[in-house]
Amino acid sequence: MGTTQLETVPEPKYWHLKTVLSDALDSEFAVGEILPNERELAARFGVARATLRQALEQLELEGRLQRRRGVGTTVAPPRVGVPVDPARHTWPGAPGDDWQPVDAVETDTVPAAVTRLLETAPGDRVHIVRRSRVTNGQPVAAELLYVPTAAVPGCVEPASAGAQTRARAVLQELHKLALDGQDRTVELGSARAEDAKQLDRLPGAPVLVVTTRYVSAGRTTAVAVSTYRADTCRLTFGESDAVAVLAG
Amino acid sequence: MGTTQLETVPEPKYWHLKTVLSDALDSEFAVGEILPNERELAARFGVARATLRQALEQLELEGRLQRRRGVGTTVAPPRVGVPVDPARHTWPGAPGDDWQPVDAVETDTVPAAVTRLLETAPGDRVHIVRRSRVTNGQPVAAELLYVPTAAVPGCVEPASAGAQTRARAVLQELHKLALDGQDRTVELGSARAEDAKQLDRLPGAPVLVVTTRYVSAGRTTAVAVSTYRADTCRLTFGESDAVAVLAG
DNA sequence: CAGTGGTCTAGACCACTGT
DNA sequence: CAGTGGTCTAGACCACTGA
Repeated sequence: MGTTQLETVPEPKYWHLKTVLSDALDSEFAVGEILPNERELAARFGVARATLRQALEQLELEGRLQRRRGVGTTVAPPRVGVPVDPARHTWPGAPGDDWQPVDAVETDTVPAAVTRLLETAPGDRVHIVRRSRVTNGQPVAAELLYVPTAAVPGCVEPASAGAQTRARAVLQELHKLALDGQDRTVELGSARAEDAKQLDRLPGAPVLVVTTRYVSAGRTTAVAVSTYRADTCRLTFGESDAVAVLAG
Repeated sequence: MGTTQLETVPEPKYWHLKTVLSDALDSEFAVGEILPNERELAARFGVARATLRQALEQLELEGRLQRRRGVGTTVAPPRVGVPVDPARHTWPGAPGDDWQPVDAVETDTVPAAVTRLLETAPGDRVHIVRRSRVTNGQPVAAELLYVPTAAVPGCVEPASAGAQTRARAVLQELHKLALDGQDRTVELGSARAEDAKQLDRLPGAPVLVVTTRYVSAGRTTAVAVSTYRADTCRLTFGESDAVAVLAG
């Protein structure tokens, strides 16, 4: 019948908008530059602010934009390559890693997913070490490291000691054990309120959740749940460090 | 002065809603079960539909829900663990990997990011092999594998051959080379229209983008850009395969 | 065809930032 | 304080699915 239907699929406005904005970012804006505010952009493109925001959200998700309440929308720098898989397999807190211990608490309530990985009973006491990872002065990740108290019996730092001191004590006890190996999973999540604050983001911000299992003496001895800012980070794995140079 | 200001931070409605729904999913719903439709849920919680949708979007991002237009919202099964780092370092298409070659084309226009990794000149001809990864009958990833024509001079499959045949031919030529190593990056992205169709998602859906660099004879010989559904996949890395069993 | 989720509008108010 | 992005509303219409 030869129906001349060129556009069977009407492209959503926000999708088209995203493309237009993305091209504009490439050609007309420099990193760090401030975009016009949302109300003006929406007016300029002849759409409702909600629609404009849908496009901006996608661009932020892809790491092209950075939005801060009360400030404005800026063009984001290229994502930072963050090495996740050190060539040498070492315990967390070994010299050379760029994590900062923050504090440590001992508790008997841990997420079910962690209990499963640690193969502990639901009521067992566990140390939780909080750590923070900073690259180029920017916080890129927050971490909760779970270590069953039974695995580090030598760790008897009193609660009166400084928070950071207790954290270091747990790590030092860990280092006395032989590390057999480790494995990891990566998945998408949304930042818990606590992590969000540490990462300087709003709650619910998209994050890459890296779960690392440390195996010692044929047993899972520690589990680290690391929460990376998905907008600013590109996780790098593998033997070669040459890959870290591809920023540009 | 003792101002009794318990809630300095008014929790956004959608955030609270998400928590409530999340708990309900744990206790009152089985995997695969259909939730009430959005209009009814919004009415039941006394919020606008847009607000309710904001909560559902987050839950879908976290892999708790699955929404399909024209059908409804269902409770999603736990994420599938997808092994990304085979113990043996092998070329793509080696026996044992669960990727299906789809087709192959030869072109001289590739994304700038890929050109940079391959260290090719902007006009150099490159094979693009499209592959698809299926797990449990579900498409979980789409891939574009870039191989400079110069790297596989023996590959002279005519365009008249079947699409899949040409794809296999490129892979077979690759296998003749010695593989020195590989490295990867993982970052968050949004599905291009083409990938979205292959993954049975809408354009813009969140995806985990895995970029693999294959090194041969001290040179980057191939680059694979694999796009995994972020809602249903948990990427697994590392030596132990025991981690794949943690689904529950 | 009826019912679902997806897109879009035009407003309002709030929380936060910097000056 | 003015200006920004974040939240929320109450509607409307569209695209898709399955009976």
